[in-house]
Amino acid sequence: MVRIKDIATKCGVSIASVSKALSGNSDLNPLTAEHIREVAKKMGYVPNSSARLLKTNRSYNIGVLFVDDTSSGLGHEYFSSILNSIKEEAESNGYDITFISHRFKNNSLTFYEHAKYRNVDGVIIASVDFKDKEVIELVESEIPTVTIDYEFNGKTSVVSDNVQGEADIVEYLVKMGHRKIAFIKGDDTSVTQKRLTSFYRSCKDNGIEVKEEYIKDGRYHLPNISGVITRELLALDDKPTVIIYPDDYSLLGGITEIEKHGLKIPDDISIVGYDGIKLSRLLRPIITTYVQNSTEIGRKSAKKLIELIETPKTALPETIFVKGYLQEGKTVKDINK
Amino acid sequence: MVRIKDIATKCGVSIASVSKALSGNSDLNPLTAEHIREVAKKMGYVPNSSARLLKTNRSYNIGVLFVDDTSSGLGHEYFSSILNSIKEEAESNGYDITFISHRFKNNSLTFYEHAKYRNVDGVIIASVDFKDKEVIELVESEIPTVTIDYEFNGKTSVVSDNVQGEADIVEYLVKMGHRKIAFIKGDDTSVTQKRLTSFYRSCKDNGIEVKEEYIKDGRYHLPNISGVITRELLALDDKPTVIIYPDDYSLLGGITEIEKHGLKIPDDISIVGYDGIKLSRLLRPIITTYVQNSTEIGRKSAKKLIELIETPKTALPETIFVKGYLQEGKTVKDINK
DNA sequence: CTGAAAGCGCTAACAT
DNA sequence: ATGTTAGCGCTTTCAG
Repeated sequence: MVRIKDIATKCGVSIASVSKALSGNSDLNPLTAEHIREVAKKMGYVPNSSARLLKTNRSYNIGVLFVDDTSSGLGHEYFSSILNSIKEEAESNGYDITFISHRFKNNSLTFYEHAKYRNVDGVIIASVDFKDKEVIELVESEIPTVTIDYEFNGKTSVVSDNVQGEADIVEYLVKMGHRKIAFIKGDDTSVTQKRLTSFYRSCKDNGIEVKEEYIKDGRYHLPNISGVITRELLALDDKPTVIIYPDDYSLLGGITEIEKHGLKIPDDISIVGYDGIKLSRLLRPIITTYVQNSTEIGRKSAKKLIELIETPKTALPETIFVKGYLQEGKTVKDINK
Repeated sequence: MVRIKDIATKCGVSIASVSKALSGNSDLNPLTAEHIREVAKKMGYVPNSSARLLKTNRSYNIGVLFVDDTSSGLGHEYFSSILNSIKEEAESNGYDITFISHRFKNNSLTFYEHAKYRNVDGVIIASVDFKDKEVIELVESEIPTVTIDYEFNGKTSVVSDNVQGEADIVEYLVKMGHRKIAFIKGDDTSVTQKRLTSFYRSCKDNGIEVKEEYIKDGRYHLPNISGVITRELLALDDKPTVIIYPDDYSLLGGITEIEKHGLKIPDDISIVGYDGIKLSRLLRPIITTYVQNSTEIGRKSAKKLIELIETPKTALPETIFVKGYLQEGKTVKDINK
């Protein structure tokens, strides 16, 4: 390993001068500096981030907190896509990404402790139980954080605009002549709450009375559950003309069930998803769904966190809404005619 | 921030004693040690991994190298699943995960330099161009590495058993009475090479003469490309009875095209995928595909890398094959009858 | 313009 | 059983 000291010896200067030459921002003789840099390069010098951190208290490392639960976290296209864009944005700003988690070996650390242990400059939190004590501890700590799809009072967050999204869906359905709209909820989270509230409000705005039997408790990402609920909805005397699923993935369970009943989509019943997974455009019929802009969500989160880290004075906590758009597929029938 | 020194002061002992008490493996008075540990806990002490690293040269941090190319890397279910299991296995052994990449801000580092800069104890390499100079530099460096789905001579790798996989597919197709088998290649990589070679060999073993017009250059993960190729195959005078696609995702492009021709799967033509994405079980018909054991691949990679790191003397370089299995869906017709 | 020196938080060899 | 001390590689003040 080549150290600054080695370069200093080779160049016959002090280690301080080498450090200055390498960082660039000092009043060294430009020629000396250039020479030092050349030698450093020739010797294959790579700085040691840990040693640097010890002095500067900056790691240029961002922690990312995802749960590892089955079917959530990285298994979810929405989140793996967010992670990917966080990574890209961070890297292009000179930051690396380290996962924050509980750790098991000997000492298990809380999320906050883990973040301190790794000296991350900040943490992006996504896809976790936001009521978790440890998550709250982390958010309320001195470490800058950005939460995704959940707002903590006075903290920074980036959220997919679920209110607008659900409203857009209802608006579209109404335009297509639907008034019997079933809504399958996802797990009980704030995202689900927002979508549901927006659903109710949009229905009201359009003079639609929501039948309680059309509102069902479902789960995200579990096609089988959606299948069962779909069966219940199809068994109603007064069937809905359209079913809104909590996500595209669980919608697939609905399709299977609907086809089992010998019904045609969208002729016999219409369906709508949420997320806009890549597959929604590949399947036939193309799925009508609300496409969340996961790339933008990841990018904004990283950007905002870095701002929080680098200019804490001027960066004010805020909630950033990221809009998506309705993908008009072929799974909703126009029943006006 | 609470430092060892603070605890020492509080307890009226030396910092050495605190360090010893915390690490446990030393001949301290058990009572003193216990007391120190209690105080440390009460004070909210969290060790500083960077300071520790500086002394010990161990970071307990594993680098993971994925390319960021569109449609590859994390966007690929196969790889995000591998990443997830790497993460789990690593964490349960007390290691964290940091992404290795080029970095852009000021100084761009090679992969090897980046790994050194972050002091990772080892690197897992997946989904990259293995001919890349930088990748080779990293693999041939002093840093322990495990490559996924690519073997470097004398190095450790974990590979999905593509030879067996393709052979299993052919075997199954033959059993189902197929002899006109089309094969769409993925991008030109060693994985593709292995599958193709295995395909030829298996056909030969079964007395099947492979028509060159049945072998097509395709791409991984690009349904449109598969669609175009499917059209070409369907236009042949002597059509194949079954098409093997490079992956499940690109197979979907094939389905779309086939349906456009008014053909039924599997009655008019059979299709087979590769990967076994979750969706392959959700769609109707269920896709016949070779399911790669991505979880096991990730787990084994991490396990093996940690072995390489912790017991370099006894860990010998090897290629670990991970088998998958054929998922018999409903997209292959039995044409024996 | 350059260098000496202190010290970030920790471990471990070596004293006591 | 406990403490002293050196030093990991680096940055940064301060002195020259």
